[in-house]
Amino acid sequence: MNYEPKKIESKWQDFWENEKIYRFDKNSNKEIYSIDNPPRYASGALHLGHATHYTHIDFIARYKRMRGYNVFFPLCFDVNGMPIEVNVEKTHNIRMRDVDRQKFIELCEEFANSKIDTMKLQFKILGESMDPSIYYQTDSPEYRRITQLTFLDAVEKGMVYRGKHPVNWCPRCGTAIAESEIVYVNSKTDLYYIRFDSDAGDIVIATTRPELIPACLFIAYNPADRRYEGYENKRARIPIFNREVPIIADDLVDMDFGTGMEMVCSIGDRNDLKLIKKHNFEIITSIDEQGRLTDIAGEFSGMPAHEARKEIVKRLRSENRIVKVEKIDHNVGTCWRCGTPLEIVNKEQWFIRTIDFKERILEIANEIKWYPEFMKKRLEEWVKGLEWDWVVSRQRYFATPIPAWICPEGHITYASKEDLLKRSSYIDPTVEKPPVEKCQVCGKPLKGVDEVFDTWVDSSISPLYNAFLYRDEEMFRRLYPMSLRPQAHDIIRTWAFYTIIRCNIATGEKPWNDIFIDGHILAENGRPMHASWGNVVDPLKIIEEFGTDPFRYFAATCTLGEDTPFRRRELVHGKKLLNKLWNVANFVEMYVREKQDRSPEDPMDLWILSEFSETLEKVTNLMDQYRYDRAIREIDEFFWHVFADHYIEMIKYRVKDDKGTQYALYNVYLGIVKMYAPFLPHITEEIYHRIFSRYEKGISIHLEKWPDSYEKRYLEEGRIVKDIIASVRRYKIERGLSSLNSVIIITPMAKSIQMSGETIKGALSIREIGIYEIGDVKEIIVEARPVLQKLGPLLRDSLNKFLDKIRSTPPEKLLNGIEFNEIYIGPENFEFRKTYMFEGSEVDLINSNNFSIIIKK
RNA sequence: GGGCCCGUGGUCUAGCUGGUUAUGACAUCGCCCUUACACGGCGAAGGUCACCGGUUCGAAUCCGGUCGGGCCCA
Repeated sequence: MNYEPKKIESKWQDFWENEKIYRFDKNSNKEIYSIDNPPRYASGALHLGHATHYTHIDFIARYKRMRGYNVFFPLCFDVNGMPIEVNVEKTHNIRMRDVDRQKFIELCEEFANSKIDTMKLQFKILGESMDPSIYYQTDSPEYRRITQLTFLDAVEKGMVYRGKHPVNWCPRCGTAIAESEIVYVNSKTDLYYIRFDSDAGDIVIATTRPELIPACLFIAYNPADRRYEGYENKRARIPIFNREVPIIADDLVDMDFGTGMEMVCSIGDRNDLKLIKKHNFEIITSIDEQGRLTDIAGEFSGMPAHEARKEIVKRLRSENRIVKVEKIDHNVGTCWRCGTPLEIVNKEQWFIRTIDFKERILEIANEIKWYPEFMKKRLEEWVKGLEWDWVVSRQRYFATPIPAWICPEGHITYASKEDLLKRSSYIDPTVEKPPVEKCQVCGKPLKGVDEVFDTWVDSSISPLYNAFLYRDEEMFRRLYPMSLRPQAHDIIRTWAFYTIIRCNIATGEKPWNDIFIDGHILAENGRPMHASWGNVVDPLKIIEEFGTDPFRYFAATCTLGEDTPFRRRELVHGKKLLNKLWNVANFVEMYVREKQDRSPEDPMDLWILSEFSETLEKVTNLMDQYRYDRAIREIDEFFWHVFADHYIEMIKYRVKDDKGTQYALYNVYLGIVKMYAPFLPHITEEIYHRIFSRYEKGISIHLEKWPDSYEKRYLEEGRIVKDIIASVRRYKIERGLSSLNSVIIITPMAKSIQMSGETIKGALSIREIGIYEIGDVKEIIVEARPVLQKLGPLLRDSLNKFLDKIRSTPPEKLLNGIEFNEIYIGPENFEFRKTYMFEGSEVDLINSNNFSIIIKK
């Protein structure tokens, strides 16, 4: 009988929803386990990475619930920022800046909200146990209010300031563009070799941006570059503009590019910016917001950059300054909205101080437990390398407004924290009045700031929001710091980092006890998934084909922190596992007609309870370390290859009448189903209701307690009996025998497994069995295996010679030890393998480390 | 360029606080429809653990380098 996931999964998904199974209980005294769940971005499209990552988090949520925690696992969505704006522009065929600000914001909200129902349904289909009673979305008035309040905390602590900072700027859209929002386009461009005069003679620099010559701050080369020895601290003159600039040596300069001499402008690219900050130059604004050259360009000022380039090149040619021009491949950053090449423009921006707090951030990082540990390093290296403060302002519409007003002199008036505390909604200074009538510094009129926060300013307060900061002080004390932040490794430098900063400002404490960092899910060919590569896997199609539990099985095989290619075969294997689970349920159902409280007496029943306990302890331990991949492997191994393949086979002959065996069968199988429940919530719920719920009196397996372990008795002995049965079964199968007449087992453990003789007989259909310690058999030493762990330290570099020597020594001679190089090597340095011959007559013999089996023919 | 990670039979993968013949899955081949399961059971074949060097009596495992792949870089 085959198990069909699709037939039952939606039934249980509806059941969980209707019965409100997954709820955080605000009034409970149980210990809280809180998850700072990543709010799903409200773009609508679910990709395989989302599906897998949320499933990983769900494993932990379900596991912790069963461990008795009051689990806080909110259903939540991230609804801010550019992708939604872009979608709205596309959908409505409009441009953000051509539409009324408030109207545009409404369209964005509409768009996002239209996606959220779909995304809730997707979570349901994935079987995620997120809690809708603690639902939030990051664009809600309440959430944005907390964003602003915590920003005002930073203001109070003097951590906010305004200053100039270069931003990637789209001259056409008139907006700053985040790094992640840049589309790089490969193209050919001209590389100009331009001759400069200098104190050290002529130098030739190579640049793709000759129009930036008027903004040249200095010339730089790599100190390792032999060609330019003696150039350091000399001065060069800029052609046309005739300004003198210094020549500086710095190892940031790429020796292999152009002539190895670089013109550092304000601002050509990111590397220029680093050099400028490092050598303390003032940034000159050379290109304005419309993409035109500024006054510093003299007669070229006011020209759009590309036009100015032509003119300046023309002039340089006429002055005989162009040495050569070559075509090179070039990555041009373009606006992903309109495709216009971006400029780097110096703009007034809002900052939160971070550079001054590096030490504290590293301290907090150390107070948090990282899974896997090495991921902490990424944050540390990032923090150490920070060179400027966090730029928190964006020139857009759909995000949380910066709660401030500004006068023509640039004096800032912030929103009143007291007022904001009394409200339930955020402040929009573009439509609301400031708390004072005019600027308190200069008396001039105030204008609402129309810039908004970078989305990370919203995202970075999720632990504060979840813990009810400024909403419920008592809940905050109970919920903060949160137990776990789960996230992927691509946003360690953003989400994890900024959250640590914001939470430190607001609370002075770490945001979470644990952080787990997930890897990426790659396409089946091991490459990242990209629509343009045609290797994108749609998780909903996978689920349609295989079912949710098989998909979750795949998710469970991913190691935390490692990138994992999608593996269809894990779904196939998952489905087989479900089938096995299902068929064992059929078997158990046949023999379990009541809950037995009679403890078992048969050694093999004690053995399976012990094996179960061993597995349970390992699994519990692994789950506590977020190693769900190894946990499920342990469960698989025990369930399939110990419980099903061996235990069930060996009890078949007697389970019908043995109450103790029924007890073990019932409890171990229930324990297995429970251990699988976090991973495979649907089939385990189905089995629970089919077999166990009437005895256990529970509503859902997901509200059941994680199993307890049993006293470990007969573990080693049971393993030997299991191995004996497996060996003889193999023997029978290989020879096609259905029963055996007489089997004699010789083992040093004879006394302790004596009681299992009936089990061995019954499981193997043997008529007569004898179990002896030595008995009437002749002992022959067939092998003496050197124990290298012991011999290595004893013999050191003469070990190999010794091994050569004993290879030709009869093994029984080693029983009393041996002399080698004047050292006595005792028998404890060997493992002796023995075999037995029975009464001189010909018998089949199965040998193992712990036993020999004589099978009379 | 910097930081971090990965590279194991045909494919994917476990092991990586060093210890004799390296785990499992899928695929291949053989046997078996043994009263839960042929989406099952038993067995076989298949690997110089990317490459080079070092430490060590001994390295897939530790160290250095090379090559290849990935992610992140405000």
